[in-house]
Amino acid sequence: MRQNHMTIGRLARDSGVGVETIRYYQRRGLLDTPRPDGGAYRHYSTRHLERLQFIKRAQAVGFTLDEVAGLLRLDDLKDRTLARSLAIEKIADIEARIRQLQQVNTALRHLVHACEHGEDGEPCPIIRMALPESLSKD
Amino acid sequence: MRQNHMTIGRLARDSGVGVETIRYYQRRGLLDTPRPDGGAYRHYSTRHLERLQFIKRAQAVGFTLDEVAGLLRLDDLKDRTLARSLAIEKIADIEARIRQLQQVNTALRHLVHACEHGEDGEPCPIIRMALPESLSKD
DNA sequence: CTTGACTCCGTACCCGGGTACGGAGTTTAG
DNA sequence: CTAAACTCCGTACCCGGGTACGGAGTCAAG
Repeated sequence: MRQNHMTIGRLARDSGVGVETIRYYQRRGLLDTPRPDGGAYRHYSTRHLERLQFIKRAQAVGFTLDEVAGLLRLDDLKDRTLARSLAIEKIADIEARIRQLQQVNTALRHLVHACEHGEDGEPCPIIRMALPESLSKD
Repeated sequence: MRQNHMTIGRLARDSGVGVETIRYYQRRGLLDTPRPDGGAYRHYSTRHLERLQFIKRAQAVGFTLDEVAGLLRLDDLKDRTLARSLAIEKIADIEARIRQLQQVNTALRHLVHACEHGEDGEPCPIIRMALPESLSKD
């Protein structure tokens, strides 16, 4: 059954984030603050829970809170066309991040390999010459 | 010719980090602070330059400054095995991140597709159901 | 030998992303 | 009806990773 009148504490437990963090997201505009209907406490719905879960996943893959806010705004937008083009931009971002991570990954694998096959006396190449130029991108 | 008596400013320019950042790394124990030999200014060598380059690259692949400090200490200890296992851990991290990003990417693509083919009145599904459960791994 | 760029050092501040604190009011179980 | 547990809200603080500021001393070119 839908828990459509959770208190903030319940929402926090169910979503795995702290109460203070929820309030913080509310201040950041990532989650709305429902007005209390009836009593003095606010009630949260599964919508809020889903949103929190989305925030956590998006963060886990490296979006900043501002970016997450942007993604969430897409949803609130009635303008499907705009939402779609923003989403497409995000897809491009993500693909770029993936490519960067893949380069880094390849470089680290090379280093581990070099370290394993080096002479035992010498300094480990992981540190000495560290990572190939392919990485020094800035 | 080896620039074995660079001033901090030179070192900063050559390494591409700010003077203040170098001093910050010194305070963090990532880089030693040579005593001034002769004059009142400290002189830096290519060793320092290499260390800075290493720090930057290590950061770029996702090591924190504390982890970098750890790697540098390992180097001083010649512990190849441990250095290697830290690197291997990082590889696993990176691969996990790549997989997550790919899932998010796929999900966003699906949503864009759904958005394109949905009814014009309804809310865009981009956030509604957001990302597949396959993502909620924590 | 002056002038301008640089160094040294301490301290303070910035941003992102929270976490903690504390007093007052609210709910609910016993 | 009371006590425990919770909510609300504001404000302050924390950490990582720097960045900025400012006064005093130093170096080197002209």
